[in-house]
Amino acid sequence: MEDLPLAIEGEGRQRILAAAEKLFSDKAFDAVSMNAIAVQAGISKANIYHYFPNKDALYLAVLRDASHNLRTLLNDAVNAHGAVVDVLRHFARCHLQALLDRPELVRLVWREILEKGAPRAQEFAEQGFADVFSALVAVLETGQSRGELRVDFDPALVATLLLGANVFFFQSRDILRHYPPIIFADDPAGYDAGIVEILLRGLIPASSVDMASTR
Amino acid sequence: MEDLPLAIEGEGRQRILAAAEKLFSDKAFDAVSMNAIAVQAGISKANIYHYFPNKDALYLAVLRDASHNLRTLLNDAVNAHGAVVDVLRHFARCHLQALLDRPELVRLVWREILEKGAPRAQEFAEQGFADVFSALVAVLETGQSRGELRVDFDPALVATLLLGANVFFFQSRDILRHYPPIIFADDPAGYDAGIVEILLRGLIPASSVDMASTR
DNA sequence: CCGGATATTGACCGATTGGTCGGGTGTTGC
DNA sequence: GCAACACCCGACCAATCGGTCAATATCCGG
Repeated sequence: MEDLPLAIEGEGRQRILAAAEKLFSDKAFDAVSMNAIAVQAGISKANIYHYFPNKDALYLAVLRDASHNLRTLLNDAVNAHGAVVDVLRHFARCHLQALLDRPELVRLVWREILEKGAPRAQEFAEQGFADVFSALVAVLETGQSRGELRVDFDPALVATLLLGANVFFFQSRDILRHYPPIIFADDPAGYDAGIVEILLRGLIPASSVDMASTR
Repeated sequence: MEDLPLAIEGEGRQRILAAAEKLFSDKAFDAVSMNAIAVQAGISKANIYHYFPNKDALYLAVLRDASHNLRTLLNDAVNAHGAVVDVLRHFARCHLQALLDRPELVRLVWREILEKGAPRAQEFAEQGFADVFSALVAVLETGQSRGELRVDFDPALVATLLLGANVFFFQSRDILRHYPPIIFADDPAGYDAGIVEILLRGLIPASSVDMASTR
């Protein structure tokens, strides 16, 4: 019988991975049963064990996959050129958009980071982290060496600030949404634009900043 | 027998709650068995059901407790007076310190926020959120009305930025630690000082800021 | 010293868990 | 035409899960 003439490749394996990714991104490791994965994938539970030796291995494969995809996704967001401030704007925008585009991946990887008991695959998560982090730091250093940015701040600190703003926005979006004075919960582009603007110009009025020189 | 002459109050219940809090803060709901909680509390599993009708109720009680404690803990960090910029510095510092002082509470509540499948008690979490958020917004608005801060930015946005910076630091600390260019992973006070300084003064050199007036 | 409430327990329950096993389907190479 | 192979499944397993229950142990007011 050929009920569903789907893809030709290692099709079964991929189906399992997709099903597992979906379930694992919604609920924690122990909350997802092998049976549920089998049902979601439309196959028998025993069949999963034809492709993966045990549940941990399956979870690890899912995580490895997600981590890799997320990594390339985020790295793609970095590429830009022009004035450093524009690169910064573009970076923030694309980074956040990447997070919002694939929330399952982000949740999957981020849960792994937060979990204390079992560091199943923190290495993966940290890789992607280091990637995007160092890219951002490089941008900031360029800005400093070109004189477009102050030189008296730590680029790593600013990178943390910017990344944190995006991750926090991603995580708290639902909460932010029904908190009245917040108008940007559904406007990630506007959010990042505002964030970057504040970062660049600061909160203190220019008039009261101690200035050493004028243009 | 009086093996362990512990506290006198509703002592049994408290023991269970403490044990459950510890375990639930380390691992997810389904990963913590009632048996494990009983062992941790040094009592029998059946005894738990004398105080709590079922596992969900116990988890909810733990969460309610943690949420309440965290809430008051964070609210205490808000109280300060003086120049707005100083209040801001103090706020950031105390807020982060509060997070780091009771990591179990934070992890417990934050996991609840992130979990998609079962919004068991998002209300609790959101309460504490709104508290600290509105307090911070109030501070910023005061600063704006006093002329100490720019008026052309959204206070809610800055509040998100600052809170996000602290939460992100809390969450990613382990990763940040073994990433070479980061020197502030073990210096939360220095981190916040740097963050606030950047927020206040901005990244762009004062000389190239478009200034409307001089002091 | 007693009697009723409160604590506490071991033994037990049905359901579900991760995982195994033997045997069934194709399809492919010889 | 048949052996070898990857693929797939129903049935089964011991262990553990959340939860129940009847039976004790402990306490405290009269």
